[in-house]
Amino acid sequence: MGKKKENQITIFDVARLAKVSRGTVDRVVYKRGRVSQKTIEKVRQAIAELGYTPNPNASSLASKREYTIACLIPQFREGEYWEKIYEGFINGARATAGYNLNLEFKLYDQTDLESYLQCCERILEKHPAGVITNAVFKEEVVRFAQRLETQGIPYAFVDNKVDDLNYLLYYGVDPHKSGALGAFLLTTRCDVKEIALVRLIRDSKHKADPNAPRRHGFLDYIDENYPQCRIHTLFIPPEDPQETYRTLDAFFTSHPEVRHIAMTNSRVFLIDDYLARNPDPNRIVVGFDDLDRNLASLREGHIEYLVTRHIPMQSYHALTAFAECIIKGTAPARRNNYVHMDILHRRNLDDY
Amino acid sequence: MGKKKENQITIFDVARLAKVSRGTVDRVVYKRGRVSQKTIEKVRQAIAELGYTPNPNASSLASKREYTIACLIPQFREGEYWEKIYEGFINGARATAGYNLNLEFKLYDQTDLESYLQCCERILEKHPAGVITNAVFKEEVVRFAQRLETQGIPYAFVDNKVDDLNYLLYYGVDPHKSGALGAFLLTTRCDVKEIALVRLIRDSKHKADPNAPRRHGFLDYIDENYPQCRIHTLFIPPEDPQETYRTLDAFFTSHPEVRHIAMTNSRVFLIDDYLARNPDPNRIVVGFDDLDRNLASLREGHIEYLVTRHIPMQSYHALTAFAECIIKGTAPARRNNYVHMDILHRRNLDDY
DNA sequence: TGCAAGTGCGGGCGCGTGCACGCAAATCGA
DNA sequence: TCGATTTGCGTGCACGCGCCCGCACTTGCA
Repeated sequence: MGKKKENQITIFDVARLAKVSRGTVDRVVYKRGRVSQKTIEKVRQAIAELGYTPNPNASSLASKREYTIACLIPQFREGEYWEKIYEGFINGARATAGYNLNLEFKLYDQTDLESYLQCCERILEKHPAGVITNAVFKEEVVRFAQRLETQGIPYAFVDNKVDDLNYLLYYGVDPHKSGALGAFLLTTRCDVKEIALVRLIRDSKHKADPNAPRRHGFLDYIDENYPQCRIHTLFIPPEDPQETYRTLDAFFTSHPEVRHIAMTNSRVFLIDDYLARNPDPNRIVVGFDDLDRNLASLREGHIEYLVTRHIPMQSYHALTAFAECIIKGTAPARRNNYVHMDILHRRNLDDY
Repeated sequence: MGKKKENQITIFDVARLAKVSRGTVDRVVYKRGRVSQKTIEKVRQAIAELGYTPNPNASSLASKREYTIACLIPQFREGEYWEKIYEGFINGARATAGYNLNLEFKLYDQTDLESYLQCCERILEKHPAGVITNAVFKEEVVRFAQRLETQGIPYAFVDNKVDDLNYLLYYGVDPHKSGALGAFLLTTRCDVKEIALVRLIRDSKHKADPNAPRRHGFLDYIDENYPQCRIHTLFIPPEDPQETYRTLDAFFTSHPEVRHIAMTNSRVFLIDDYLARNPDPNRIVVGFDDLDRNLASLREGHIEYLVTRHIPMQSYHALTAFAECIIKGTAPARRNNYVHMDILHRRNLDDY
């Protein structure tokens, strides 16, 4: 428990070496202007020579500035996917306490284009320092992004992106790959002839289907490895458990030989009730995303595997990396960040 | 990019409410003594009422204190398990830059008790603020721990622990469970009759076998689920690739029906050469720990699954949690922290 | 009673940086 | 040439806290 102090190089050291005052160094570092070109060179030289980095503690202590970052994501209920994203943002903001981040959440209704557009307007009014969002309504996202660009507001994507845009960075998984992984786990070491793929009836006139890429990854894998395999697609209404039960029951009664079941959206918990009430040791079910209710289903043994990623990590990293870029005005270490896909099974679930 | 400042409650607010000076509050907070009991109560009350927490930035800016934490772990070569642990410590220290941590590494030779004892002595001489270590030589660890306790130096375990000791916290996986998970992955959806379990010839007179618990977890699972299964144990010399090759070759030539292979230590890469030169699409190999060379073997498809955890995370969390406890003098949120076991497969390897 | 030692407390300094203010020199327009 | 800008730069204050000095007051002991 010594008492020495590490040898921090301060702005004074730079100033002394460059033979200017620390105020000048500060102006150079933060590109505040009002410094002659010659002086800038001298200071840059000194900084490079000493390897100076501003002390983040002193920096954020002295700074009165507060950066507002708008988080534009779908609204959610307890236990849903976007709640985890939300938590990741909150934790990211806490971890970045050095910089005074101020998160401004705007939650839109995924089935209602109008609510999305309204949120966009609100954000533009606020002139935030940056925007983090996902991409459901592709065309509108593009338009929104263009308006942000004209205002010089940087933006980033989580979970989901639009490729051609000039976003600062992205965090998410490769949905195609994760779909393929799910298909692999469902079929590994079996000769699969039939699969039941359970999908949701979406009440959207708007036909945006955020899960399509993952489903395609799943189907492509099956197509490649089991070309003879027949896929039965069942549609269930997410809001109606009874109807869901009836649909599943009807199908499996008439197709008792189908033992492999997958859901490529995040709501495999919707069929948990059916699975629980109709146990079958030979059945194999694979789902996606570690929602609490999915985990419970996994724990009970109704589902065999869950393909997921640490959901809050995506938003956590997206926020912290984004904030750093904005504040320091630098480019991110990597622009497209694909996070690791976790394989979850009853046997490695306890400490997740 | 507003300019407001969040409403931080400062030590002044506490002082005002308690009707003392901030110096007094400081003495109460850091238990520096020289404060009457009455005043302590008043201040505590005020702190609780306002929910005051010292601003970590200002705190570490003002503090000249430097905490030395001794990290006592096995020495390692590039790419080995303990190198990852080392990296985790380094990153943890960086993340905790707020407090001025000073890591003091002592690396001992796992096969040489004497080197371990010497490291212990060196650490005791230095009077560090805390010690983080693993537990190979159980008895000596106990003795070392007792000496630390008499000196009032707190300690923590990573990877491995001795249960009955008074350690502050622990981070690691449950080796028995991870062994069982490996066995599950090796045998899932197969009717397994024979398994080759490859072990290392250890040149130790000292019979400490750090991998025993994991191996037992593996064997217990097999025993429970495939009581008829025969286990063939092969011993290979870790330092002699040629001899390793010959051993494996001899065995599999005379036992071509054995298709399931496992290594419960962290060096499955040692048999990669054999696997690569004798491809067999029906073979299934399971290993442990995400050493770079293991990952390479997984990527090539020689190994099917690797059971691991994010190794540097263990040491990262152990260090940051430990430091916080020491500096704030508080108890950890949880004492025994079991980290999540990752299932790694060629298909979810890319972004690990 | 006197004096030292101990106790309770206030206040000042410094940590490294952000930022506003202000002064001098340079530039400009007429 | 002279006032009015603009440009280039130095300085002071604030941020919240750790630490230490020292004052006033109490207690103990002879």
